[in-house]
Amino acid sequence: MALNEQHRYFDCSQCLFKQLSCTLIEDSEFEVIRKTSYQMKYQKGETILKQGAKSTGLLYLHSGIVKFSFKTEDQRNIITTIVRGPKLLGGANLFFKDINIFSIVAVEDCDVCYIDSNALRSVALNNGRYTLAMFESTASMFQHSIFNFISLAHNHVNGRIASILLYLWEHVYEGSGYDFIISRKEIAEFAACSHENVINTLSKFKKEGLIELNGKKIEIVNIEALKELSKKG
Amino acid sequence: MALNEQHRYFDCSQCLFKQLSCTLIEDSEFEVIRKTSYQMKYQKGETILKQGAKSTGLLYLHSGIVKFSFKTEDQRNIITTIVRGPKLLGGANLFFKDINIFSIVAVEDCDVCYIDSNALRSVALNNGRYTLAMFESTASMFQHSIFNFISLAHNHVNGRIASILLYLWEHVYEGSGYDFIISRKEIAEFAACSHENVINTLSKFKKEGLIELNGKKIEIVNIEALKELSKKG
DNA sequence: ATTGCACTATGAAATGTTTCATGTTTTAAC
DNA sequence: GTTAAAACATGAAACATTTCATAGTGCAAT
Repeated sequence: MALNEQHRYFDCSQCLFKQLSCTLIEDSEFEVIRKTSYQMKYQKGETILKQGAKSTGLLYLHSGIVKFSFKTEDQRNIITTIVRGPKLLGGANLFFKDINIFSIVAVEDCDVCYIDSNALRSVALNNGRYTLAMFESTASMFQHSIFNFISLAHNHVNGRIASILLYLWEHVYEGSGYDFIISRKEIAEFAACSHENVINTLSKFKKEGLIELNGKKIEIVNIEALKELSKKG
Repeated sequence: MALNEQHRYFDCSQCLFKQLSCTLIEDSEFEVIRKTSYQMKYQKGETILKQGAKSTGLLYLHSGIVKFSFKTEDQRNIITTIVRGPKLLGGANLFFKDINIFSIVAVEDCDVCYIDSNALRSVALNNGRYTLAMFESTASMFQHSIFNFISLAHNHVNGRIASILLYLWEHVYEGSGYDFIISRKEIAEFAACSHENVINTLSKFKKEGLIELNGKKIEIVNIEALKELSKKG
């Protein structure tokens, strides 16, 4: 048994990435990818991939929540997006590039699988349909990011924070089993404003009955009003 | 001769897209794509693709300059990027989607070629290498956009306008044969600020010796100082 | 229990940005 | 040439945001 066949935390036959892949490629082709992959577990706060480090492949996030984090030259932290598994990470932001342009940090405990890009590439070269499917999945993530950034760039803080609360609730926390808990500092790094402004804005939203703050947990009370805010700026 | 074989403004044998494609696919395969394509000329100011309209393919911009423009629900115009030919447009922002999410408007006179996505797709399905090459090209455009948006979302107006001037100069106007002429209103829609703020900022940059304004033409005087500004915000 | 640390919170001052009012210049059309 | 429309420009007032100072809270390590 090869070294990388050891220490499998989770069962590859149940993997969604395998199931998705194998509607487009043969099981034998997927085996090429699986053999070179290896599994890891990360705890809340741990860095899974580091910005600037050499990238040898891409990442399948089985479960958990991660943030994409970017550090500017003057040491400011910027969160570009937050996603929850199961999801294939890489694609347009990391795929086929030598250097990671973002760090990926666990926001909740994560199960991940590292996929060697050479193995994936060798399969993709022989299968246009598979490559096309990954292309389309990447294009869809790209569109999502674009609209996220348009909201950030062209709205005021109220609208930006409303957008982020909605995004996090609808696409990350709702139905995930995790409580909707995220620090003001992280919202600030996501929304491109000071953490004081986040605190003020959340307090204001609470006074206006848009959200409820229970301990560290955020609850959306009036989702329609938040949507209005996120549109109008 | 088929209808779409008529009215060829420019010679397909000289087309860069063909030359690039044919290093990866057979000339006969490219002929499938060429046969379904048709050429158009657009003048400054004309809309080439309209946001919300049905998308039947993608666009090869032979020459000229275009802006990607997005209209929000409350009728604000936002420019997401400005590019010059030759460049394949579509990819992650339009490719394989039914509806155009942006308008594409000619900023200078343009020669374009409409490429039918079904034809391209049929070739791509049989050729993983070709699909992969387009994937990589799209991923690269995506990265560029992301950094553009990070600058917009996380910097102040000085830094944003400095970034935009640098981007436009280095990637669009420099060596293009076009004068670096763009209205304050367009910079404002690109930089996500009021046109008054653009006017003030450009005047300030001029006073500080960063740029020179000759008639409508913008000249970069101190590119290093602009780069500092774009980094520090 | 105490200490240190990170997060939350608030108000005031300083700064940055938009909006509004107004006027000038440029451009295109007749 | 005259005129109308668009773009450019400027200053002041209104508004939004950050920065700074200060302090309470919860949590983990000792």
